[in-house]
Amino acid sequence: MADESLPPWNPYDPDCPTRMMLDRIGDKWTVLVLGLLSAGPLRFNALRRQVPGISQKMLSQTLKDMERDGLVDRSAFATVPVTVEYTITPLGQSLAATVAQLVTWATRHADQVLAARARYQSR
Amino acid sequence: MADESLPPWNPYDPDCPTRMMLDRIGDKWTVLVLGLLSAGPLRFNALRRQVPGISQKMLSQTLKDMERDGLVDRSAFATVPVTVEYTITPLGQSLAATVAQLVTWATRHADQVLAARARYQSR
DNA sequence: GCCATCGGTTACCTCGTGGTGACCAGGGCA
DNA sequence: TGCCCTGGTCACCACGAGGTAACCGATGGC
Repeated sequence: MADESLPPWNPYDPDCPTRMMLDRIGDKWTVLVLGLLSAGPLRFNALRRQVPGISQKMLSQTLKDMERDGLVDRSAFATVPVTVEYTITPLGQSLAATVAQLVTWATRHADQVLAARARYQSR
Repeated sequence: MADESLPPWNPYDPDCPTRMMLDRIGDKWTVLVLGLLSAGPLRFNALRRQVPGISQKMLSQTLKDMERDGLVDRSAFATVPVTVEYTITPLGQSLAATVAQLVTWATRHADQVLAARARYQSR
């Protein structure tokens, strides 16, 4: 707690915001959903169709967690069959932008990582 | 596959570099170890003492994975009891820098997330 | 002789994440 | 009448990440 400018990695306790976010983006679906929603609002089943392999349960759970953390807004419309639209919040947008940098890093350095793996395997 | 400039989130298959890195930084210890090593080389047990709560097994496994991916270099010295030093690579440094941005985001927006959670709970 | 330290590996067990499939309501449609 | 659409929830199950503890071999100190 001596220096507040740039906290020296303290995610040892579960209260830590860093640990919290790493768990969030480390899960299987959040980043995928965030990426899709950052392009525009989508309904539940539209989202479901655009994320191949996701189950109803996991999409529902992921969206609930994201809504809870203020990353997306949920709005239900009393239409013919009830329609629910999910919209990304400014907070969610800023997270998406940050995650995008990680994605950029990954795509840019993927070859180096794969090369390292090949080197390691044939040692 | 039409646009290669900024791949549109394709981590549906395990080969995807993004999925690979998200899994890596989403695990419990890699980010912690990366943060410590980015400040300078450390020996196995020194690292172990500086990461509270980590077990010998997990530190060993984490370091092995990081070495495999070219994030750290391992050098053993035939000293009195064998000494092993772990050094971060330039690749590891660049990942650490990218992760640091995520950490910065988390610390900067933690209050907003916690506020959203409070709002959600008392709805 | 005994114990600690170095850096690990191994067996075993627990617990959480995520997958599968059934079920819910109401209305449109053949 | 029966089936599909909407957006979910719930019960059950499997797998893998991670924790715990024992053990390794060589050496130095008491």
